[in-house]
Amino acid sequence: MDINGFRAEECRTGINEIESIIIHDISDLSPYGFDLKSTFESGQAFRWKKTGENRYKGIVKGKAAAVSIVSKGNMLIENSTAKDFKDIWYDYFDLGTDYYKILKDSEKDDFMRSAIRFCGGARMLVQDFEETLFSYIISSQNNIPRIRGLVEDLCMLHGKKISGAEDDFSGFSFPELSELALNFCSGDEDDQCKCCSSSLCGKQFAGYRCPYIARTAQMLYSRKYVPDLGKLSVMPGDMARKDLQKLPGVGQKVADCVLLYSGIRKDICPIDTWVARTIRKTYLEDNSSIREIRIFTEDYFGDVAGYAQLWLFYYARMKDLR
DNA sequence: AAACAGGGGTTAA
DNA sequence: TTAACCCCTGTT
Repeated sequence: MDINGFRAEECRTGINEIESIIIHDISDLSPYGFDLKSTFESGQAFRWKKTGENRYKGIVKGKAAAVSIVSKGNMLIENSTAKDFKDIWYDYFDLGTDYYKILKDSEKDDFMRSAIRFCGGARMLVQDFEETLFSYIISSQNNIPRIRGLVEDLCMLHGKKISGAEDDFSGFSFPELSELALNFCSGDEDDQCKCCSSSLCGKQFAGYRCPYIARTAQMLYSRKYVPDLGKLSVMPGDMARKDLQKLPGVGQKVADCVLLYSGIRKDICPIDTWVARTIRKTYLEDNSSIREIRIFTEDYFGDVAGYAQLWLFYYARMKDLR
């Protein structure tokens, strides 16, 4: 069958004959193929777990699935139907985007050519706005393993249990906004936790970020702040960033990550310590300010600044370029 | 073993 | 521009 231009084939996998789908020739999307490791371990998403050679399990939009690259560059998505591919995975994996041009536009110098040679197969995931927002509020002053743990804890505490066709595909969805707005224990108040008795709750959970999570959820849920994703995607980058920064716990860097990783725009380059260090060393001066770095990256990489950041960051981090 | 540093950051002064 | 913030982890 054909789905959005992809040759697809439904099948059954595992001893439990789970409904799955194979997408053919997924590697032809880009000269660097579709690399799962750099896609899922580059720090853009926090809920994918490696379960084998070239196989990752994750939960997206309440759907638990396993993704792997099988023979000849085909992609297998276990526990997903053709409809799931069309409704969820096609957009999530940015499959409508032509990476040939983006990669070419990003190969501006020797450094970027090296980065792309290393991880040009990483795709920019298009993630849920709220999940991205809360995940990156949690991310501040934390390393990736810890962010992953905290996001998972948040899902276990406040998400819905997914009882998949099989235990292999069960877990917890990312929490609803209402749940976070009404029942999330911020650790702010003196009284005991109202939502659960877990030791993961309140102060034991994400520390000073807890009140940020609670207050941001409440601002969104009460519609005191209503993000207009369409407008954010077309207004000048500085304005979009400033707008999201109205939410507690959302500063410049978190705002940029949300804009980029939830697919609102691709011309934004979040500047974390790794990107800052790398840009200073490669293109600017040791004492260049964050502001100077941001102006440089957005000017130098232009419309593809977000993709350039994805590849540059993962390359710098894996090669430990300091 | 107990102290210490620092983490992909935000906020308030 | 600078320090405090909550908690965890890895290091002396």
